[in-house]
Amino acid sequence: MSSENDNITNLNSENDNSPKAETKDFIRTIIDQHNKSGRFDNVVHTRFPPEPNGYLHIGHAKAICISFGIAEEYGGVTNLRFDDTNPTKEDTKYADAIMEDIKWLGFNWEERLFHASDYFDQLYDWAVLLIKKGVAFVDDLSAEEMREYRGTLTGAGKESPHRSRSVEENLELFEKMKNGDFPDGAKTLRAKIDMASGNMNMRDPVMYRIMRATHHRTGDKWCMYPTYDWAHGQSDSIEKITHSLCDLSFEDHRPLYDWFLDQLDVHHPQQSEFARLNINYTITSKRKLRQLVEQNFVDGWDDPRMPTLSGLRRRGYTPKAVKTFIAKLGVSKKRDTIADIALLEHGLRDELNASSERRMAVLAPLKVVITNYPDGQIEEFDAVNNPESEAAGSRKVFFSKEIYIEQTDFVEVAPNRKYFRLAIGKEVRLKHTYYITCDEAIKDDDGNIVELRCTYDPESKGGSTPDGRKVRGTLHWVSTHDAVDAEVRLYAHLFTKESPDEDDDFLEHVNPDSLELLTDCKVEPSLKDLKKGGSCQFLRHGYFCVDSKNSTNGKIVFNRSVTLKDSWAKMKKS
RNA sequence: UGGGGCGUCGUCAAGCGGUAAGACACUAGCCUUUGACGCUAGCAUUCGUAGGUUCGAAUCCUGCCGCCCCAGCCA
Repeated sequence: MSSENDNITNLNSENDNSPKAETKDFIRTIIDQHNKSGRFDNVVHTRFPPEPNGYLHIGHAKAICISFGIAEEYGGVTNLRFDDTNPTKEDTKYADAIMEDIKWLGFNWEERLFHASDYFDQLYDWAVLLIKKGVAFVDDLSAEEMREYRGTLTGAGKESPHRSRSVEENLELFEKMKNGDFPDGAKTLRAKIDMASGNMNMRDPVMYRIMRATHHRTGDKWCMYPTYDWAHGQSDSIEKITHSLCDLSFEDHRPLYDWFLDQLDVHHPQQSEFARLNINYTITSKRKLRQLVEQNFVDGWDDPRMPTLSGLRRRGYTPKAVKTFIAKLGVSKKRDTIADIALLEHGLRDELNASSERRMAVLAPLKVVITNYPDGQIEEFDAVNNPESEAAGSRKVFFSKEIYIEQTDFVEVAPNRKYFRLAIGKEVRLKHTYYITCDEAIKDDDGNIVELRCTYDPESKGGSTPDGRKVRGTLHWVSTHDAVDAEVRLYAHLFTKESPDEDDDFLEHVNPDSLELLTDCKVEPSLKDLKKGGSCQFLRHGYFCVDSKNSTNGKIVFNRSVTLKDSWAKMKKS
């Protein structure tokens, strides 16, 4: 055989695979190894196991992208399983919201919707089996006592005095627990493992606790419920999951899950743990997000400032931008990393730049009268919808003698040669139409500028002149005769501190200026046609979407999804 | 005097014994009817640290140092 052929083969395969192969994260590397060894017959079957006790946030999106995304990549499937082992905290409404969010991200569990509660009977039988094997026992210790017996991080615990009950007695007691013969909290079923283990999870963990609560799915069938630790691994096993992907906090639990699975001698998934997602200037803690909602720092779980998926959706984020962001971050085991929210914003800008039509909107209007423009004349101009996409076509905009420009686009005296906007005696271009020069600023009694008097150059029609003179500044504008009133909400980071999460008083770092409400905005008439949730770029401002909740036929409300980059603002600062 | 993890640019992150990818951010400039977009250039002589092995180490060995998680009948 010629070595030349071999070389060609190798080169080709390198060209095909090397970019991906070089950047494979540790989870994909493990899966590759399994596929090589045939451990799971080349099957990749994952699951996403949320507890239906709150809304999904961007941290969950990472877990979703990993579990659903990796399975997809390897031609496998993913189950959605609600780990509903604590009825006091869970509710169907959360389950519904969770499903909506996963679908929004573009993932599909098809017919594989499961619940840990589907397995309560099986779990009970297995618990009986462990009792019979002599590796589980009914304990009478109270919660406080159990804590004392558990020992400390550095010192071994003590065995419960009830640990040596006979199998028969345990069986009888456990049956009574199920039948409701004991009050809440009176007894527990515990695994008999090792009270001296360095791993706290192995110090005779609780498998069942008595808790009279109506379960959102099983109703009042049970008065005791399995703990997460007892239910989770077995649920994965029952579903024949091959790769259980979860966050680092479950690393310590893996030995326990393995222990249960070994005792039961059932299918053994491979659990791999990755670092959770943290992002600066926000928080990804369900508990803390709930506080923001309950203490009215925000408008609800879907407030556009929230890092929840429903909040991001309402803010105008796209599933693609969220997924791209997560993919760019990668997967690792580094725990204390904090991703830069600028990367998330960049992804959105990047996508919307290519896809959003441009419109003109004046957020803080200043009236301009063009003194040499004929009274009552209305001129029609073509305005390109998206310079990045010819297919987006163009629309008509209508120019008149009176228009609005942005208050921030005018100063009486230009501060320096780098200033391109309007000032007295300065000429600027009005996007798509004419050059105007400011002659005079009209002020009210308090000295506030209330109106500008300008003249236009008829030669500049369309935005350039025969003499070819350079006009650096281009302003957006809206004509007073057809301007549409709108409310615009500008959002900034929810927190003023990069890592608000690092201390307990995170509420002190809530940004008081995270929402700026502008109620007197004037926008292009074509904006009336934008549907709820629809996005566009406001020229020179950023990307905005029509608020899906508070917009009405009479009043359009826009949410700023993300600003445009602003090198002028940066220049002014320095 | 416990157990489990992690330490590569401001941030995230490749690299797996052959002489530090990429992205974001940042800086400088070009372009521009969005001070947007785009383009060009710059941005870790060094991989927590100290030794050792080697012709050669971020990659192997040893010792230190630092950070994080675990003591719910939460998940």
